[in-house]
Amino acid sequence: MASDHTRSAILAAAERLYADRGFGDVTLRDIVAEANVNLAAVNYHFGSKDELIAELFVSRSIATNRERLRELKAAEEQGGGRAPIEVILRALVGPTLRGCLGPENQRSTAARFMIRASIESVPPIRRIKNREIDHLRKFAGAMRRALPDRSDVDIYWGLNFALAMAHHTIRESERLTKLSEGQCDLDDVEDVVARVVSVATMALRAGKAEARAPARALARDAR
Amino acid sequence: MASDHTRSAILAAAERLYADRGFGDVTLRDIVAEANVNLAAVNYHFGSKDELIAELFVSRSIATNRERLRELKAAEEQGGGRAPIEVILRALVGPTLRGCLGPENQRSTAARFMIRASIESVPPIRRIKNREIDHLRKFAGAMRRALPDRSDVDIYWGLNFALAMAHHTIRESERLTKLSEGQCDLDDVEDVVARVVSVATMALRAGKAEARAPARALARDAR
DNA sequence: GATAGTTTCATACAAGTGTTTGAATTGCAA
DNA sequence: TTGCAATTCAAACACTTGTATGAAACTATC
Repeated sequence: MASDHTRSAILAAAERLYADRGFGDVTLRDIVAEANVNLAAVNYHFGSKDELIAELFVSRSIATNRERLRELKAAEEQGGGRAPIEVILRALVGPTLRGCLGPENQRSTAARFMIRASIESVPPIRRIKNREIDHLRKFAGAMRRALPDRSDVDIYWGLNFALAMAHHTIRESERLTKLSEGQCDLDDVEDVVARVVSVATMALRAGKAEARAPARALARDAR
Repeated sequence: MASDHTRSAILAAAERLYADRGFGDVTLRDIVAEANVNLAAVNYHFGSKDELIAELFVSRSIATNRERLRELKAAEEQGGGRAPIEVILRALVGPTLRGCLGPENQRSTAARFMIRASIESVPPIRRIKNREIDHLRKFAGAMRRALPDRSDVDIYWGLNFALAMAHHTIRESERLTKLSEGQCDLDDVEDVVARVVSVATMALRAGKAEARAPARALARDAR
């Protein structure tokens, strides 16, 4: 076991390369070159390339989930077991947005790696990813307590849309900057968080009937 | 030129395979096997694998954009050059959602291919994708006309969130079904469209100050 | 029906992939 | 120091990838 230097050098190099270039075009030879270790070290320490990726993803997703739950729990304890919906949503999308947006040099490699993982869906990760369901269910539970008059279906849709806005904004941040000719400031992370939380809150709070029926009627007219 | 049978067989097979399994693990040999043509036919008819992918993407994205613009134009003409925001949003997200959700057998291969393309971001497609900006700008223009009191920044954010909800819902439809234990019905496409349009409309209509400031204050308390 | 141009085909090629091997080196305990 | 296990290393392996080749088959024109 000794120093573990090689092992952690591989993990760090792999995470950095995957974060920067995606899983598609990073080879084991790229990784070992970046880590300054021998090619065979990967298979010696991890068994296979897929197991390396899986280990990377598992450890990082545990960390992210812990961070989100920490914020959620703190808020719920303060509110006597019930937190306002805005704070719950902020605990859900805040950590990821903060990690993946903002000035280039402030982005953590870990978060950028996780985004890649959520985008590219490579086999070893897909196999693991189902565990995230349990994690999301905890947030669904908190949201239900915050909005006891909303149906389960509405809760799940709100959760879905909150994650949608956060992840999509991260993934397409470059395009949004270009589209808006720089007017949308993706480096102002707290503004982005506030926007996402605000819209998701409205989505969850709005009554179903009054918000949706008109849209449907209008659309029928336009066909 | 003659029958073009081989050429279109390749296109059809490639589109189907890419839609089903993604770009990552579909080889030229898979494609020619599916199309029942010779391996060399791809390079003969398209020049290279990347050019095949590019041609596929270009033709499909032209078709999708045309469909969206058709709906938009129809609505604007009916409204005398100004369509309600709900209808604009519906024209933006409707075609894609309708193509990619709904009962398995009703999903068009073309749309599923486009989703893959929007997710996996393979080099030949990334090179082309910037053209989509111009297309989205047309929608931004229509939205500005529908909501003249909103700032450009808010318009772009609304556009971004609408696309976010649509694309994410498609990408993660399976997870949402599992998370909600089947309570969220992803096969009811018009309901999904209505939900996305409704939330995006609220996001665009809501005043900035009153909707976001409270969320920020609450979050500060919870830290 | 011969000819020229197009399309198909089996096959080979060069490059790159993850993985394995077995010998060399290292670090540590007896 | 000696011995032994853990680790590193260069090299090779087996396989897959996209692409290229040149002959064969086809098609249409004269």
